[in-house]
Amino acid sequence: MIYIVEDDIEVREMETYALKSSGFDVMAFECGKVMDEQVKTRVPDLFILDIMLPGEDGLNILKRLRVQENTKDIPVIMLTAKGTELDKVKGLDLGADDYIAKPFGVLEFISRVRAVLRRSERNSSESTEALNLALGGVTLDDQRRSVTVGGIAVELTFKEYELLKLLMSRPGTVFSRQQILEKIWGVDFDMDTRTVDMHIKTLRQKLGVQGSIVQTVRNVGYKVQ
Amino acid sequence: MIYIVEDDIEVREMETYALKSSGFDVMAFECGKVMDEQVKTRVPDLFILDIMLPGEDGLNILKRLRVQENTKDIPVIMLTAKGTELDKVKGLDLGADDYIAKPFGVLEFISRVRAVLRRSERNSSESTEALNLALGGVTLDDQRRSVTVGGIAVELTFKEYELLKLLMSRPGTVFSRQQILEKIWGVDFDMDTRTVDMHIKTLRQKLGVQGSIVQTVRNVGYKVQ
DNA sequence: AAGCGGCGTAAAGCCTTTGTAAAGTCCTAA
DNA sequence: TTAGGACTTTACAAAGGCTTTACGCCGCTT
Repeated sequence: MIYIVEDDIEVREMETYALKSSGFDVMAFECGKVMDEQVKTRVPDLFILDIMLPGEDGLNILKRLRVQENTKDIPVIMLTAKGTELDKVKGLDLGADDYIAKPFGVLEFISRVRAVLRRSERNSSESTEALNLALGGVTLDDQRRSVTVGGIAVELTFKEYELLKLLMSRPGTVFSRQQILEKIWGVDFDMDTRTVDMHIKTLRQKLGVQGSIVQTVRNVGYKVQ
Repeated sequence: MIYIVEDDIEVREMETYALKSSGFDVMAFECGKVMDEQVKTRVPDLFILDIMLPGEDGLNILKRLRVQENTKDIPVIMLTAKGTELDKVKGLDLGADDYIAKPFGVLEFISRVRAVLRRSERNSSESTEALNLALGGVTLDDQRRSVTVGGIAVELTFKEYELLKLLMSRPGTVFSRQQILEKIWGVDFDMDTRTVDMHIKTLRQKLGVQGSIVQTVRNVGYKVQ
């Protein structure tokens, strides 16, 4: 999934069309604010930011992305109409992964996107799972084994973490207590115990205001949504 | 160390001078063949290849570098006087990491080199050399193999050092005892031992007040943060 | 409305995991 | 060979999470 921020509607649609016809999933936004909302829900594989934007410019968006924990390692391509050297330098020094000067050809555009994604993949390849989940204000980074609520880190115990990861891996899907016991506790026999309930309770507690994303489905099990 | 292949002597010296005055080690070559000899002796951190060369062109050199085992993961920047889109596409699709069209400014040149090296470093963090890590009051200089706490040198044994280096190479990431045994002890079987715990203890001790950056993640392993 | 079963929650004991001291083993240098 | 250092194992203590028990609440069924 690629996120684009570009104010000019024609350019935006051209880029979207070009990438989609090359097989990429794309979402385009008019400004950084709108994109922020989407980032909370799902983190993309690549950002493409125009530098010249009304309101917050692309360099500033880049700066923010590099600070946030869940986006700081995601590649960014900067675009600009101003072919000035200074802009390039700024963007690259802030940690952009590539820089394309407008006007550019479609072929070059696609090619650069591919190059950046290939590099990004080449490197993160060793990271076994790279599971990165976000839902509402809750994010789960499986490599760091860290969970944040509204950007603030939350300390979870082993079982709590595994539980949240399981539920968040399929938002909306209900897991029975039996399934949860099998997946996390590794017991396949029928166990009459309140252990799962207990962990759901402490998990909700630690998630604070977002505790309500963990929902009870009476007579069935639990889900997050 | 950066290797440059460029036939125009003026451009070659300009590039060399620019990079050297920014603190990089540079070696410049007139053609790919001469460089090959040097590559056998020492592999650089980055290649900068001109596309238009007498004899073998830059794209072909790139192709060869990408095939060879010892150079295939080393970043490459392509340079060209021909600003045609097709050249860019070819270079990027062959796996170049960046592309700079001549004429370019010195600032942009340096900046792109830095950007490519930073990316390369960010990811291949676990391997190679020139590892220089700092966290809190703890610094680790891998070239000197020295560690300081609050500016004061600390003597670590081999295993202690490797352990700290591994953990610091990815702050926040949790390493299981099994992973640690594999990476540092080279054992890939399941070993029931408290050796890792023991070294964690002595490491914490030697780090003194900063010992608390080495954190236990119960049921999982250890991390630094 | 009452009964029943499912769920939430608090508290306490259990039990696994981790910290640590001390003794033992291995290797290297004198 | 011996002394010293690094590394490993053992054994026990400490810590912390996990599980159970117990009880109250709530919604559904009769």
